[in-house]
Amino acid sequence: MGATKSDHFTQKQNDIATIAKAFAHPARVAILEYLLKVDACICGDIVNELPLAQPTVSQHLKELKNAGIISGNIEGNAICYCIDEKVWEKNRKIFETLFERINKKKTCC
Amino acid sequence: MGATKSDHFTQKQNDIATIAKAFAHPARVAILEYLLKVDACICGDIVNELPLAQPTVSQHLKELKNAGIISGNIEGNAICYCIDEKVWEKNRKIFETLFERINKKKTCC
DNA sequence: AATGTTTATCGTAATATTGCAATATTAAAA
DNA sequence: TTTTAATATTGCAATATTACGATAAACATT
Repeated sequence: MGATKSDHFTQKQNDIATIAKAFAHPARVAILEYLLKVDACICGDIVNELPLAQPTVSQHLKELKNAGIISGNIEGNAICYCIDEKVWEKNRKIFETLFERINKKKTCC
Repeated sequence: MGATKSDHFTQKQNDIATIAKAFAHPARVAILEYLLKVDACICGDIVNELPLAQPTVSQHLKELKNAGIISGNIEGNAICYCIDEKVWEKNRKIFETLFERINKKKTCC
């Protein structure tokens, strides 16, 4: 096969997996770090920052957009991408909650 | 192609992507949530908990193990898996740092 | 209107991931 | 030692992801 059986898992589990998938490629991490760094919406110079061809970057941007993490505004003939702070905060909480669910009293291993 | 050009990105970016990839499948999230919940190292009943065949679960366990997130101890003829708290804590910090790097002063979008 | 710039989409190739049946391995139990 | 139970590995099919050249679409500029 190869198709994930997402219908057999909880909504929450699928949500976490989907967000994680958006972060699961160094190019997308690089895009997000760039957007975090420049502290302003930056357009197509993301392409110049990355060691990838323009269509590839466009594809990664699309995935981040589909995940809701970034949004794009038309600005002249360029497009201005930036992080959606609301979604970013939501995702931060989801991961924080997951990571904090650990129980410190070891029983074995 | 299809092969990630990981050599063109920073170590940190690749690290984040690798950790995220481990969380990027609902089955693996389900395994981790189960291990978090039972608060003890649980062995092969992970297979019974998941809607997947034994070899598939074994494969997901292997990926989590390769990512360093869990470790397996032989316990009789069963194997006891549990979360590596040190790695868990390290990963928690990595994501916390990433998520907190956001700058609240919006400039556009 | 013609041209240039920027970004998206299409088509396609290479590779990776997911899933499972069959089988191997390992160690306990009989 | 044979059997049984638990887990891993192999082999393979289906699907997804990554990457990019070619091209299209959108818009500004000339």
